[in-house]
Amino acid sequence: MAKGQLRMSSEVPLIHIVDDDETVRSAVGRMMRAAGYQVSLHESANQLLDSLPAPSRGCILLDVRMPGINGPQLQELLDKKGFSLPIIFLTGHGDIPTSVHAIKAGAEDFLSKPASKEILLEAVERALRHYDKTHERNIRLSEYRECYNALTPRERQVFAIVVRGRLNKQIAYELGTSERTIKSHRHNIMQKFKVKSLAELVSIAEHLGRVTEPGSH
Amino acid sequence: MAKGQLRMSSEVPLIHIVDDDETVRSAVGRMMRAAGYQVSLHESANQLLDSLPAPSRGCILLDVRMPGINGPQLQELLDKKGFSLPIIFLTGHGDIPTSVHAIKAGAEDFLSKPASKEILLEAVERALRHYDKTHERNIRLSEYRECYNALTPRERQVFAIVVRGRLNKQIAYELGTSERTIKSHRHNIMQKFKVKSLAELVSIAEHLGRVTEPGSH
DNA sequence: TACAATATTGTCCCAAAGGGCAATCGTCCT
DNA sequence: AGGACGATTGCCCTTTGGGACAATATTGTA
Repeated sequence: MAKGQLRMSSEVPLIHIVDDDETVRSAVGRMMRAAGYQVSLHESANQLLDSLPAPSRGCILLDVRMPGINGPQLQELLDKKGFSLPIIFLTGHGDIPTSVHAIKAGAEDFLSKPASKEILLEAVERALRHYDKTHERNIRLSEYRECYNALTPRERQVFAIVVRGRLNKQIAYELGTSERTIKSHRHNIMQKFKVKSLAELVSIAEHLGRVTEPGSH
Repeated sequence: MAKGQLRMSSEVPLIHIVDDDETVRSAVGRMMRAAGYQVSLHESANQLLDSLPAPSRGCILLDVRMPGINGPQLQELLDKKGFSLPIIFLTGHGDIPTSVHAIKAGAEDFLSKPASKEILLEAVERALRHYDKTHERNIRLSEYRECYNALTPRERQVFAIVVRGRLNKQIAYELGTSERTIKSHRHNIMQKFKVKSLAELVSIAEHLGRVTEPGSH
């Protein structure tokens, strides 16, 4: 009866556990369920990749050493696919270089097995907080990219110059066309991005820039 | 005679070495000098803090365990001071949690002693590349902050609203004053930031925002 | 070939921003 | 008391931007 839907960020988080050791999977799975989380078990990286879940609120508990694709490799693959759930590494025989690399690559944490219930749950909570913090931003960002992709080549040129604060007449000169034309493009750009002010457009450009340009770290 | 000055980014980098163990200091120092770097030795975190060098191109090779202020603590202090040279940790008895924490806090690398010459030099080169990548940005950022600090309280209020794309009349209404007044503030703001267009102002605000707001990682 | 998308430009009008000149008012410090 | 600084406001004029209405040219594709 109670069909009242909770807000996205209040839904029961889904914890993905990827580990080739059945003992670990079920033990960690139990721990997570006991803490009130939903759990999805995978015995290999490929199994997770095959059933790529819609990235709902949650995180991934990922073993480092596994047959086939290992943890860090999976991390890289998911990153390339733009699939961004926080990753917490769990490892039995971790070394410092591996942990350093994983964190640099954006992992949320890097824990040694066996990890105490407290440490594990704390890490998961941190990961969920991180998810909440970045989720909205990621949504917006992909929306912006969509809008940008809807621009025509000419509009992109104008866009790039507009957001640097040039006057219409200056842009017209740079592109070898008339001021009136720039006005027209500008109008279309504003419509496609669904904004009403230059300020909003510049803000979007800054966010897009950070993604388009190299060196986010 | 050859008074030809090299560009900033081409000057001989300065490597700061902070380690309480004299043996390590001199060994690493020799290694760095042999590689053509300038070296500055410090036997404690406090000694570095006292002689806070102008942050020229270089990096810090930092021991984790030291009497007094230890490595990670120094890292945090320098960060708070806004002193940003890339930090490479060197440790004899490092553990994974410490390395994870250091990297999350922005360390460039975390190496175990003794580190081979190759590994150390590679890390230093990476750190210098990182320095080059972020240096320009940091300079600009601190300039922006200076400008912002020069704003009066009222101007800051106006600034915050202007860069969200509001019209002068809207801002006037929000602040319970007249449009003409906002124009005046706006004029002063543009002058203090030395910009000629709203777009530039918004861009600056975005950069400042990322610093002012919590959660840069 | 005809339609659709893109790029271009014109005219007219109004709203908004920028800037000059000048003045008032309150607070804080010397 | 006088001065510095910040906040406020008015008037006036110019430059820009935004939008309506309308039209032409080019190009790729159905």
